[in-house]
Amino acid sequence: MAYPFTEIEKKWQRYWAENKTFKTPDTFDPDQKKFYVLDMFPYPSGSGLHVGHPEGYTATDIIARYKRFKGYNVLHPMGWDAFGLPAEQYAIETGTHPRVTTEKNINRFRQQLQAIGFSYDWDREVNTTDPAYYKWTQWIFVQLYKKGLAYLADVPVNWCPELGTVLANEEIIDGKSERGGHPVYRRPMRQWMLRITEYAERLLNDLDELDWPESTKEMQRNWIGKSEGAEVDFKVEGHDQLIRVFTTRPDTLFGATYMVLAPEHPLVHEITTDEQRPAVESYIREASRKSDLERTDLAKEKSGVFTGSYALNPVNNKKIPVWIADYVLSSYGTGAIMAVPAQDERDYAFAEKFDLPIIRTVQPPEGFEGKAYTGDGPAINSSFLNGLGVKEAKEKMIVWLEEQGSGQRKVNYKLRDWLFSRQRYWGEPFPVLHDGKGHTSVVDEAELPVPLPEMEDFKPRPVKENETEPQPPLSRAPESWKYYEKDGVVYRREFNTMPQWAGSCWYYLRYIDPHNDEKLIDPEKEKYWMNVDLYVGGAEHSVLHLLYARFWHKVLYDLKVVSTKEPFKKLVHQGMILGETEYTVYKKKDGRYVSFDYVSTLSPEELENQGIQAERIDESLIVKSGDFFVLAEDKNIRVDARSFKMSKSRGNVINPDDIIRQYGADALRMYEMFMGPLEAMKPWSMSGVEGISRFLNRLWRLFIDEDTDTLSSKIRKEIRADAGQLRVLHQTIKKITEDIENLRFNTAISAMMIFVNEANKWPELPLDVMKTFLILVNPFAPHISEEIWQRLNLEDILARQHWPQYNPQLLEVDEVEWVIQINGKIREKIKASKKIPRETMEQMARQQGRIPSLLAGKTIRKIIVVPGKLVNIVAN
RNA sequence: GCGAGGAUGGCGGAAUUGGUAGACGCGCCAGAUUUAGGAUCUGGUGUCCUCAGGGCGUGGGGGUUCGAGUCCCCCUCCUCGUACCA
Repeated sequence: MAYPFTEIEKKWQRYWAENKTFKTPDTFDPDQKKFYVLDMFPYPSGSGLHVGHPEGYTATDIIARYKRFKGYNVLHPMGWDAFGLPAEQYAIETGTHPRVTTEKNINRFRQQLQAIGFSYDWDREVNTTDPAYYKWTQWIFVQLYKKGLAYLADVPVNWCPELGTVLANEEIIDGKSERGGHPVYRRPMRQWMLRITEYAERLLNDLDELDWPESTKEMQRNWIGKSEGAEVDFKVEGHDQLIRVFTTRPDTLFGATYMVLAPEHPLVHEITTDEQRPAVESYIREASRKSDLERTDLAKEKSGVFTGSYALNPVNNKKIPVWIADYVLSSYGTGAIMAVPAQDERDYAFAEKFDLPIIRTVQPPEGFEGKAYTGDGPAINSSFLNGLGVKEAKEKMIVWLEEQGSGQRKVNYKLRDWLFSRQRYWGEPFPVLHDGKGHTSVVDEAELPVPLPEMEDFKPRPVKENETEPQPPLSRAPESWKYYEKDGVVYRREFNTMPQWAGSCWYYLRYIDPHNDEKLIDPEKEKYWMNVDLYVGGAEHSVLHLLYARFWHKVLYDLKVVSTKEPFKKLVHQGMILGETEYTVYKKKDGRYVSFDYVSTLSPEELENQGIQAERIDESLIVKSGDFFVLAEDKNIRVDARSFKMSKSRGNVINPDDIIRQYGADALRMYEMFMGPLEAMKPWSMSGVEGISRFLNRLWRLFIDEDTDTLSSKIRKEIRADAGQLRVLHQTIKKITEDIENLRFNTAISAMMIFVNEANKWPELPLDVMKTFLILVNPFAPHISEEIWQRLNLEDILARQHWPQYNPQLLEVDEVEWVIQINGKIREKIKASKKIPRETMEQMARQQGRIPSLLAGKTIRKIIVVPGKLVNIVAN
C-alpha cells in the first residue's frame, strides 16, 4: 500500500499557502546574502501544464529551498506571459474573449503549479495582461521613443496573410510562421521599429562575461553577425547616383567583374535601360511574389537579369555590368554587392551561369582544384596590392579607398532593427498619438496605461492580396477609445499592438517590486536583488526572448533604472522531455513483416505504393541483435526504436495531473530530476516513475510503521549514531550538497537511495541522523519530508531548518580495498589500512595470493603505488 | 555547407585531477512471504569461453602512458541550431 501522498500533499500545500511560508518580505536587510532564482514564466495555454514545465521549475524550486536552508534571502517568483497570438487564436476558436480564456487558463496553471508544491511567493505574481503591469511596458516604450530608439518606418516586412499580421524575422522558420507554419511574404508596410542595432556592439561584447551555455552565446553572436570590411562607392555610367556596397574583402576589388543589386534596391528602376526594362520588371515582380522559403531554400539555382547599365570599378575605372538577382538580400548591408567570382562561391556560380568574367586576385595554392578560392594567399592581378597577404591587402585597400574618397572602413551587423508592431488585438496598445498630419507623439506618462479597449469583434481580417492595406482589429475599436482630444487637437491612437516579447522583456524586474504604482521598480530593491542569479528555461528562447530582454535591460541601464549591465548572470536550459520510447515494426498488407533497414530507404510515397504500414509493438517482443533491435520471433526483421517529441497528434503526451493523482507530486518532482542531467534531452518512462514511487514508499516505511500508521519503533531518540552510520550520513550530506550546487539532481537522488538502502539494514535508527537526512530530502520531496518531520514531533517545521554541513573527519574509512595489478590488469585485491606506507604496500602486494606465482619467471621492471588505491607491478 | 553538443549493459544514466568501468533506478532471473498479486523482502544480472579460472569490453582505427571512458590524431554516425549575411 502506498503512503497517503494525496492527503499529505494537500495538507502541506494548504499550510504553506495559509502561513505564507515562502513569502519573500518586502523589507530586507541589505547585508543579508540574497539569491534570485527565476523560471521563464509560462504562456498560459488552454491545454494546461505539460511535463516539460515542471522540469525546470522543479530544478529552480530545489535551488530555492536549498538556498533558504543555507540562510539566503531567496526570491523565487512566478507569473504569466499571457498576451500573444495563441491566446487570441484560442479565444477565436472557442468564441470567448481572450481576457476570459486567459484568466481561466491562468487559474488552471496556478492551481497545477501549486499542486506540485513549488515554493513560489505568490504575492509577487505578475501578469503581462494586467493594466497595472502593462502600464510599465508602455512606460518603457515611451522611454524608448524619447531616446529615439522607437521609430515608424516603411519597411519590407514579413507579412503572414493567414495570421493577418506581420512577424519578426525571428518568428519565421524556413520561410514559414513559427506559429502555425503559414507562408510568409515580403511586403512594405509602415511599422514601429526598435533600434536594437544601436546596441549591437554592447550586446555582442557583454556576452563574454555571462555564465551561459556556450551554444546560446554563440547563437546570439551569430544572430548579431558582426563583420568587418569596407563600404565602396561605384559610379554608374551615365548617372549621378553612386552604388554603395559593403564587402568584407576589399582586397579583391580588382577582381570585381560585375555588380548585383537586390531586386528591391531603390536604384534599380533608375538605372535600368529601356531595352532591359521589361525583363527587369518582370523579374522584380516574380521575386516579390515568392515567399522567403521559395527565395532561399528552393533557389539553389542562381537567377538574375542585366539592368543594361554599367558601373565603374573605382580601382581601375573598368566598366562592369550591373545585374539584379535575388541572391542579394535587400536587408543585409546596402542591398548591393560587388561580385568577385574568383573569390566567392555564390558569385562564381552566378558568373558561370551568365558567362561573366572571372579574374583571380588571390593566388590559390598549388593543386587547388575548386572554383572560387576563399583562403589566404598572395594578391595577384591587383596592381599596388600584388604580393600582399589577404590581411595586409585589405588594410592597404581600405587606406587607399579612404584617400580617394571612394570608400571607407565599415563594420556591418546582420542584426536588424526590431519590428515591434503587430496587427493583433491581444497585446499591449502603443501609448502613441497620431495628429493626422504624419506626426506622432507619446501619451503623457501620467496618463498611462493606455487601456486595451473592450471589443466584441477582435478577430483579425486576413488579407490575401498584397495590395490591400491590413486593418488591425483596433481600427474597429469604439470611437471613444480611438480618438483623444488634447488642447483642441484630436489625435488618433495607434491601432497596432506590441508583440508578445514586450511583456517578457522586463518581467524579472517587476517581481522585485510588483505593486509599485509610482515606479517601475524601487532603486534600493533593484540594487539589492539584481542580477538574477540563476535563470532556467528552454533553449528555444536562445535568441528571441534573451536578446530582446538584454536589449531593454541595457536601455534601462542607460536610463539608470537598473544598476546592472546584464539581467541574467547564469543561464541554464532544461532539456526537452520526449515521449516514451516507441518500437515500430513494419508490415505489408498480407501481414508479412518488412525489416526497418529496408523501410528506412523508402520515401513516404513508396511506402504508400508498396502498402507498407507501421505498427507499434510491445517492448517484450523485441530483442537486441548487434547494434539493432529485431523481432524476437524473427531476428531478420529489424525494428525502429525511438522517442518522439510529445504531441497531441502522436498521443504520447504525459499530463502531470495524472502523475500526481497516481503517484503524488513528490514522485513527479523526484522523477523529473532523476531522469538524467537537467540539460539533456531524455525520454519519459512510466516504469521510471514507479521506481521513484517505490523509493518514496521505502523512505516512508523507514519512519512509519504501516500497520499502525505510527512512528516506527526503530527510530530511537536516545541512541547515538555509530561511526558507520555517521559516515553514511556525512557522505550523503557531502554528495547532495555538491550535486545541488552543480545542478546534478539525478546523482543527488541516487545518493538518497543509497542512504535509504543503508539505513534499512540498521537495526535502530538514531533520530539525529534521520532528521538530518530529512532536511536533505526536503528540497526534492518537500511534502513527504515535512509530514515525517511533523510526525517525529520535532521543533518548528522542516522548511525553517538549516542545511547540515558535513564533517570531513567522519568520512574517513581506515580500511580500504587495494587493487593489485600486473601490467595494468587486476589480479588480486587486499583489504588494508589506508595509512600503510608505500614500501609496506609494495611488499604486501608481492606476496598476496596468486601474485608470486604469476610473477614467477618474470623480471619486475617497475612498481607503481598509488596510496589508498592500487599497486601496479610491471613485469615481463 | 557552417557552428555547437553527443555516442558507456536490454533501457535511463554513474564514474573528482588519467588509477577497481557500469553507482543509482528500470527491466529481467531466482528465492522468501502471501488465498492472490502488477504489493513487499532477499540474492543475482556487461559479454563470451573449456566457468574454483580466464578472454573481451565505454561508436571505429591509431597514438601517448606502468595504467585511457577520461589526453592527442584520423574516421563514422546521431542530435540541436543556422543557412545565399557579400
